Amino acid sequence: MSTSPRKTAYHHGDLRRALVDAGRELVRDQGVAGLTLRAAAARAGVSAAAPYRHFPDKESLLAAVMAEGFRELAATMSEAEGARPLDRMHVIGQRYLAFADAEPALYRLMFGGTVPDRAAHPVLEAAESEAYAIMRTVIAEAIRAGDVHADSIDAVLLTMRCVMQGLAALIVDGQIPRERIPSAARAVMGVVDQGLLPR
Amino acid sequence: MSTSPRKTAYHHGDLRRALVDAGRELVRDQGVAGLTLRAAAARAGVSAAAPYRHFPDKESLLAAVMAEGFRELAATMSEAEGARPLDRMHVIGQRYLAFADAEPALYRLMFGGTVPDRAAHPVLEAAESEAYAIMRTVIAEAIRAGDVHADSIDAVLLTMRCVMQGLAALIVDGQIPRERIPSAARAVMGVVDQGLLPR
DNA sequence: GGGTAAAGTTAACACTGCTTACATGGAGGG
DNA sequence: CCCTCCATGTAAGCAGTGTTAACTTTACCC
Repeated sequence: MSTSPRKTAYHHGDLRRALVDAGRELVRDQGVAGLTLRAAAARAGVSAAAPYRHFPDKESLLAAVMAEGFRELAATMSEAEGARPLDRMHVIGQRYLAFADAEPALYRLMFGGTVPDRAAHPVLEAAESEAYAIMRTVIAEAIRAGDVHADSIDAVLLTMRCVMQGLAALIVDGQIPRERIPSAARAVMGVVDQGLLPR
Repeated sequence: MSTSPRKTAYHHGDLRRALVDAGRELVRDQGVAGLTLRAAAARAGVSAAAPYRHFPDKESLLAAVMAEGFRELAATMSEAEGARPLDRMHVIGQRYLAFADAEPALYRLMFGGTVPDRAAHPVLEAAESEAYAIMRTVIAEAIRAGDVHADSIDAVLLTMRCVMQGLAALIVDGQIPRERIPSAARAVMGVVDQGLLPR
C-alpha cells in the first residue's frame, strides 16, 4: 500500500491523513477558528508537536483541509447528470449550493481568505482549478449544443462562479432559510437564464 | 455639539469614535485578525482596558466597525446617478465593487461571518438593511419604468446581491487583476442583462 | 467650591496558541 | 542481532488576547 508519497505504516499508521480528517471535523463542529494544531493533534490522538513531522506550520494543515474540500466539491460536481448540457449546469449549481449548505464552515475556510497566498500550496491550487475546469467543460458543451448563447465561455464561467458564490455566501450566512434554498436558487437561475432586459 | 447620544468632551474627546476609526485602520492594514482590542486602544492612544467603557466586549467593537462599513457602502450607492433606473443599477454595482476593491479586508469583515449573530447588534442590522433598501428602490423603479422585466422585485434583488457578492469575492481574493475589474464586471452584467438562453 | 460619577490607568489573571529543543521508541536494513 | 533513522513524546518558551478589579483623574452639577 505505497500509494501515498512516502508514508508507510509507522507508529500511527497515517498521521497526516488523520490530521486532515481531524481538521475537517473541527472546522465542521467549531468553525474555522476551532481548527487549531493542538486540537487536531488531540483528536488524532497524538501530542501537540507531532503534526510538525507532517506539516511545516499551521497554514499548511489549513491548506490540506481546504484542498480536501475542493476535491470533494469537484467530485460532487463531476457527478452531475442531465439530458442537456444546460440541465447539467443547473445540477452543478445545485450540488455547489448543497455543498455550501452541508459544510458552511468548510466553505468559509475555502473561500474566506484564511490562507492568504494559495500559490504557496500547489496541491490546493490544483484541486481548486480542477473544480473550475468542470464548470468550464459543461459551459463549453452548452454553448456548442446551442443551449446557451454567449460571446465567450469565460464570461459565462465568471457569471456562473459569481452567482453561485453569491448564493452560497447568503446560505452560509444563514440569510436564506434552509427550506427556501431551492426556491431562491430557482429564482436567481431563472433571472440569469432569461436575462433582465425585456425581450 | 451634543449630536452624539451622551458623549461630550471628556478626557479623550470621543474615544468611541476614535476606537472605531482605529479598528477600521487596523482591518485595512493588517486584515481582520489584526483588529484586536489592545491594538485599537493603542492606536487611539489609550490603555488596553479603556475600550470597555464604550464596548461591552470585542464583538461589539467589531460590529461597530462593520456598521460603519455598511453606512459608507450605502452612502456611496445612494449617490449613484444615471439617466434611467437600469443605468443607476449598473452604477450601484460599480460602486459596490469599487468599495470591495478599495477596502477588501473591511469587506471580508462585513461579509465573512466574523460576527455570528448580527441580530445582537441592532445598529449593524439597520445599516445593513439600509444598503439593501437602496438596491430595492432602484430595482422597483427599473421595473416600473419598463427597463427590466421581472416577475418579482425580490428575485431581482436576490440576483443582484448574488452577482455583486460573487464578483466582490473574486476581487477581494485577488483572483481578478485590478485593471480587469471593469471589463469583468461588464461581462457579467452583460450576461445577466441579456440572459443565457438564446432568444 | 465640593461631591459624584463617568472615563481612563495600572496591574494582573487565565487562557490559548504556535513553535522548538531534546529525549525516546520502534521498525527496517545490513 | 544490532544499528540507524524516522516518527512520536515531553517539556518548555514565548507571545498574545480578552477580560476584570481596584485605583485615579477630571468634567460637570448643585
